[in-house]
Amino acid sequence: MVRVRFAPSPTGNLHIGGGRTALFNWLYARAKQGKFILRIEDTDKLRSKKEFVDEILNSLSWLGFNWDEIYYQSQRFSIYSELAQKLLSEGKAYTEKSPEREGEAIIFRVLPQKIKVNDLIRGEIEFNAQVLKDQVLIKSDGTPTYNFACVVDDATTDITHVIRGDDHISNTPKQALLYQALGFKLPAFAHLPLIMGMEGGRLSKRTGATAISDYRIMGYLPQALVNYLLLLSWSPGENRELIDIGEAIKLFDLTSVNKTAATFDLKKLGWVNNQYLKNEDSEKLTDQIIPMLVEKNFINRDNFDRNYLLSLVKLFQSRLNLVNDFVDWADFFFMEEVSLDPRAQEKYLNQDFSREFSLFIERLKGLKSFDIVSIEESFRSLVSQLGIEAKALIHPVRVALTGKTIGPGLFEVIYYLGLERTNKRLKRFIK
RNA sequence: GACCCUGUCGUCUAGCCUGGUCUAGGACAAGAGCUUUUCAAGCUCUCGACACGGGUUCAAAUCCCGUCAGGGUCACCA
Repeated sequence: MVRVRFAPSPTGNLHIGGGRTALFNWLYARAKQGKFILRIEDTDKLRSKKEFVDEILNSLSWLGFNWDEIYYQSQRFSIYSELAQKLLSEGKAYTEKSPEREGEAIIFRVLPQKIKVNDLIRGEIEFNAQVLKDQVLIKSDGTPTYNFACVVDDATTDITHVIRGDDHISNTPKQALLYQALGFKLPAFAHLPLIMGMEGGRLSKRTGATAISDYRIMGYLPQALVNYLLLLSWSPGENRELIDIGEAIKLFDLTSVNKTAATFDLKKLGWVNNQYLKNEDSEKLTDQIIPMLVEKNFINRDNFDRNYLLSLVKLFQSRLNLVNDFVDWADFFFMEEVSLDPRAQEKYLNQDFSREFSLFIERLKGLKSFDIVSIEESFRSLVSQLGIEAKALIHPVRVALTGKTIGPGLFEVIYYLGLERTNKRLKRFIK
């Protein structure tokens, strides 16, 4: 059975690159009906933090990558020291005392040889052990080094495929030697290309947000982020860009993963997010938006009209690039006083519309039924009576009601604002 | 510097394995237009790439070699 693992170190948040590595591991496990194992690499006691473990677990859950087993390296120290002792007793390792440090380190003897590793994505990679130094297995303080703990864990938890970032290629020969010395079977390797920032080089905080949780907070949908990440080094074929995870599981294959490093493009992520947002269930989206509105004091947590809110969400849904956009774009529905964008006022409301606004209010008040169609009819007949173009009045009215030049169709806005608020907001501009 | 990985539109990619159907396809971005009630969406169009040089071959994006460029790794960090 296929057993893969994702092995983050809890010294920081789960970042985009880690999320992508997790994605390919999880996807492969699901595609092969295998197991996806999580291993927390917390051997560095100083830098590892419990809150980072929680953060990483939360981010993985948010992305939808459920794990079948979880291990903590900090709980496995006895296994590492036992196997290091074994290598010591077989003469494959030796101890060394450094003058600056207390205690003795256990060091692995690297013998000159050629090491060949087959990579599922890149094919055969050959290394010469001559360029390698002897490897520290157990540090003077008794903690294992990364490469040693990694090999011991992968081998003893029966990992069949090691899927990880490109940056680990140069660790692979060191690890292969350890597998050999320990008498363990070598797993299959697959090294994923790295994700780079727009300015070249690794994706870093300077080029934009790097943590998965940043994207959650900014208002990206997990499905969209996963879809985008998947596209970064794999293609479902047939010129498809959008693919849900279920279908991806059916089509995914490690050997078709690209070899080339990909640049993270926020614009395309935005497009993918918009595509998902358009098709997202409005009820779910509403659930997501409610806490944001509560935080802004736009609604009261325990007392608001959910159906009304749902209608507003539907009104804006196809326009959103980020979930959070709703809060900014629909603010006028929740505020007593509209905050006027000065540039909007300058553009469309820089002259006196007293007469037009008064006539419009009168017509609205006289409506038998205050519905979208009737509102539009009354507006159209008014502009034709005044002998002006519809848009000559639509823009001023929108700015007066919403404070913005952009937004949903005006008649829907009026309908959901209601007669009273429409009246009040237009009156402000009647002299 | 040494070792390793990688080079198709600005970006993500299809094509490469199994050479001809590739005057290289799609998507994002950019530009233009349609629609129109602004924005978003949608639709139409435009711009735009096989890193370079040598081979092999009747034929090369595709196979081989070299050059160059980019990236990664060289810790008692992970």
